[in-house]
Amino acid sequence: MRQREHRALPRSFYARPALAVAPELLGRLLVRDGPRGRVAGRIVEVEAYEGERDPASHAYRGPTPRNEVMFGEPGHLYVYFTYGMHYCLNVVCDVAERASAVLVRALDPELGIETMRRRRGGIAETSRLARGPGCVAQALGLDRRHNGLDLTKGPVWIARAAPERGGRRIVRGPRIGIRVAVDRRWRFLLAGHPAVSGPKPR
DNA sequence: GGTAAGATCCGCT
DNA sequence: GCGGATCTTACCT
Repeated sequence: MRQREHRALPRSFYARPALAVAPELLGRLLVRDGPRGRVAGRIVEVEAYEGERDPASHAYRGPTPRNEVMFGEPGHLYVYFTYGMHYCLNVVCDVAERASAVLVRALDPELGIETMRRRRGGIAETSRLARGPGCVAQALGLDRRHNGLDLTKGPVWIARAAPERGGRRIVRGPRIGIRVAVDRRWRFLLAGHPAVSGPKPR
């Protein structure tokens, strides 16, 4: 990896509404340096959650021990456990009171692919290694221990280098797996990308 | 102290 | 398309 890709996005990038940050994350490299070396993937699918004014957000009913990271400084990682089995990764955005965040739903694996494959139980297809939010956390080897981590300092960060989207368009659709605010089309993805999970809006 | 639902995934039908 | 796995969280009494 070239030197400029090592640099993390600055906090100012995150200090805006999640709805503005979300599409700009597409095509950027999410990197983790861990015990099994460096792994990284291009972000190809995200969802915006607009905090206390968004009924689908964990922050909707105010601060709790679980969601307190969302009410903190932007540019931190919010990791939560769900369905008794899975972890999901979010990037905290906007000013602290707003408690908004972007859920990372899918990556196109780029570095450390064999490490991701091991963590994912040996799945052959690379495009399935980090397809879906639970799979993203598993492929990167992240869990509750990484909750609250500062993305401007590492060992997990998003590279500052310009997004690479392979000429694919950004499209949007309704968020997945929620039962309220389904009319808000706050899911963003790279059109036709094989690593995108769920339904594929055009 | 009890309970219901959950920003999911995978395998089976 | 459906259901099981598995357990935390939040909200209720």
